[in-house]
Amino acid sequence: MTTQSKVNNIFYKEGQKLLVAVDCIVFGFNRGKLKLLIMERKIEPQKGKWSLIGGFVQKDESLDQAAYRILQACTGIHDMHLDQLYAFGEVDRDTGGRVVSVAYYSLINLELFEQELLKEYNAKWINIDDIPELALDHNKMANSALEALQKQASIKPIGFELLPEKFTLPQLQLLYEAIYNRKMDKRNFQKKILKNDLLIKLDEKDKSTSKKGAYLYRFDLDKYSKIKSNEDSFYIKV
Amino acid sequence: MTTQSKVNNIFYKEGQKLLVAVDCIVFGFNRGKLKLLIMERKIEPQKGKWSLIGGFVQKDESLDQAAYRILQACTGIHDMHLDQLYAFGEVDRDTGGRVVSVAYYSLINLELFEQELLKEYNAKWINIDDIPELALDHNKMANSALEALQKQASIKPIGFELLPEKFTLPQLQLLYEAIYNRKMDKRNFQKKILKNDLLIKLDEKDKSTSKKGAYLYRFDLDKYSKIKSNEDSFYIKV
DNA sequence: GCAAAAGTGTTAGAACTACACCCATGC
DNA sequence: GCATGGGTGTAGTTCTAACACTTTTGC
Repeated sequence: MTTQSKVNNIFYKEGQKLLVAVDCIVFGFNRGKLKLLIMERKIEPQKGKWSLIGGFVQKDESLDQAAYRILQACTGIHDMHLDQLYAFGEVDRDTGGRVVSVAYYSLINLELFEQELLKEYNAKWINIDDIPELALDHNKMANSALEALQKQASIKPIGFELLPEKFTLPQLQLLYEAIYNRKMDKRNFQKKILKNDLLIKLDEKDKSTSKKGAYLYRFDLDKYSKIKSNEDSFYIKV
Repeated sequence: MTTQSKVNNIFYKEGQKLLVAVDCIVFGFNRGKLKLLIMERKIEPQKGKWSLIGGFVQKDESLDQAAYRILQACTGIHDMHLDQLYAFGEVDRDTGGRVVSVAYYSLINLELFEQELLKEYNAKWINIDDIPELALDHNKMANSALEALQKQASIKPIGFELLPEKFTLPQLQLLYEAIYNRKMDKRNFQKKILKNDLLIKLDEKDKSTSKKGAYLYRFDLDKYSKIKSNEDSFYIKV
């Protein structure tokens, strides 16, 4: 092959247009369990199988916008937290044709979730350690998302997203234990989480899980947004 | 809007096919400097401007394969380390039309790089703190890749990729200092790097940078591949 | 003999882990 | 009054950061 034709082959080669999808791994937290939102797949191939929430990217919307559009439609929530996870691009990942899928993951406060959408879309929340076989490569996506969540949970205060505005320390600890699938010592956990100085202790107690009641806290959003630019503003060793 | 038409709109909406590209951020290390490989852009728009190495994904190749194909062509290296960075999908990121680009980054041992390819492709290595204005959103990509490299360097022994097979501890420290753009204490650095127990001290010395000479080391690839499955097998606090 | 880079050890502070008992209250 | 979950402190260990002098050898 000549030099010029090599260059041609690599750089001038006509692009072939592909379908681009987004799939969303949506996490929620309730009663000490980390949950994943799945729905019945609406299109071929594998129509009717459980799958992540997804759709095709349109020509006039960005990847982020497509993910937001789909997630907003499926949860009823606005301004939710959304992170890109990974682009899945195996040739045969979708048996119906060549589709590149960009996966996003999102943390949802279940109190804001519109439950009636479950029926509308034939969707459900399942426990994270009870995920059925999903369509295409969606199990792989969900597993990657869980790994990403584990990394994120140690460097960002993700309780912001998954818990109600007011929550107790035992609740927050249950969240971390669910994410890492591991029991933690409550004294050490509280020391580590409070050291970040992003929690405000309230005078109220939540008595829904014990007779004594546990103090409610809320995140100091002001303080967090002020120091957010500094990536090291939160850290919890797990 | 009726429920059914909402469902139609989200899930059945015809996918619109888009161009998908890969762009590669290629790092090298030489004489204490971290380097980035850039080349003259070969296609419109912004033809002739400096840019990352990239090309279009073909219908019969995965994203990874496309990145590998392009990188292999531009460096002459086989089996190089390649990590997906992020999918850039703003609508107007390519002024020539809608293109979603999946960015990959790679660490290259400059001893293996085929220098004659620089002329062939009109490419060059530039210092990481001396990056010119690049085409499209390529500066953003390069910055993200550097951040990813910083994260990676603390949890994976990336010296494997960027240094020759035999190297000295001062060399390795220069690499870390270049990645983090910060001077480090050599005693503490050596303690931390040696604690991972992945370096083998050789009897040879490299006298190219001092009269006394510095001991050469090599990575214990066997040990690393055995424990690689365990993500925590390497750690250096930076 | 001296300049230039390589090699080496200690100490004080911070962070982490492990661990057990009392408290408040609804029943 | 007792069962249940919530709250709290300490001691030993490990990790980290700061810091300076000696060694080697080509010139």
